[in-house]
Amino acid sequence: MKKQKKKPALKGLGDGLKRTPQRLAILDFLDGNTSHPSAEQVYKAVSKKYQSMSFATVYNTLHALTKAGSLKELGIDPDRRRYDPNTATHHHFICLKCKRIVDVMDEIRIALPKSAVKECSVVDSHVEFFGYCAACKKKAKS
Amino acid sequence: MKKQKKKPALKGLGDGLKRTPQRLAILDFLDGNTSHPSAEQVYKAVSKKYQSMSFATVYNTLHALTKAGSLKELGIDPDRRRYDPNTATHHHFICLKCKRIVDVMDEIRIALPKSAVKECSVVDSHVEFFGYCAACKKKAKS
DNA sequence: TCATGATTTGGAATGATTATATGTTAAAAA
DNA sequence: TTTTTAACATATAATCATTCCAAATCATGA
Repeated sequence: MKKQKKKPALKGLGDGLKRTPQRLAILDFLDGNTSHPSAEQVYKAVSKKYQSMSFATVYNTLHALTKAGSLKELGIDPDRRRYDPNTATHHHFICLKCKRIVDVMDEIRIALPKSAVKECSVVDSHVEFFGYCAACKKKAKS
Repeated sequence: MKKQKKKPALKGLGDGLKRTPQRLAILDFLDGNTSHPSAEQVYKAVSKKYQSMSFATVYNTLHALTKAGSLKELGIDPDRRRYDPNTATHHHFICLKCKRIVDVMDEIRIALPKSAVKECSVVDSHVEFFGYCAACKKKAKS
């Protein structure tokens, strides 16, 4: 029998998406991945197994999975989109120096403000913490 | 006498930045502006007064002001950077349809989680609310 | 007023992402 | 299994935001 990795399950390809080897490879790389990779990082990692992998396929798949609700696009890093297979509401810490993104799974009770948002329907919320990670704090002894 | 607009003051150009007409025009457009404009929107608006205005100058100035602490770059919209002259900690509502960004000035008490962030120093935090604004909700009667 | 370094400018360069055209293939039907 | 075909993968071109660059201009202090 196959050894099962302990990963927080990824929903997989939803709807009527075909299970192509490329998609399965991307899915496998993403499943349980907490590094919030960019499209390029996905491409690099998956290319090792599928040397024919195209950048376009990465984007296509990333979009398909996002639309299917199996993936979340993060806008945290203004330089490039990052992807998170953890679609449950959670939050992030971003190191201002190394740009590392760390999950903050703690449940944060946000008192929905009534102000400007009163006419709007809030679907989701996301807290970003900015600061310096342990590694970068250490190096900053200047 | 000149009519004074009630704008939350913008810090202005800090440090040793030269006060050029371009910068002053950008500063004037930004001062009290709550629309979270992109570089292009700044360019378009300010170009009307200074037809010689260059896109590079907009970016230069935006960066200079950001470094000087008179401006905040928002990463909310993955498609383009938005700028906010309100540098006080506050939060935002983003309409998933029209991409409008609305200030949420309510003070939100965030219980700093101890978890993953325990080794890190948190400098700032920012709450993003996602949903549909009043206008887009109305149109969505399909 | 002058000198000088900062700034502006237009255009080229870069990098991420999207679009397109063409060959392939997974999956359903026969 | 073979056929059929819409969905998919791929390479490449195109686009868009942003950055870079070199030359011309300007703000400010001496």
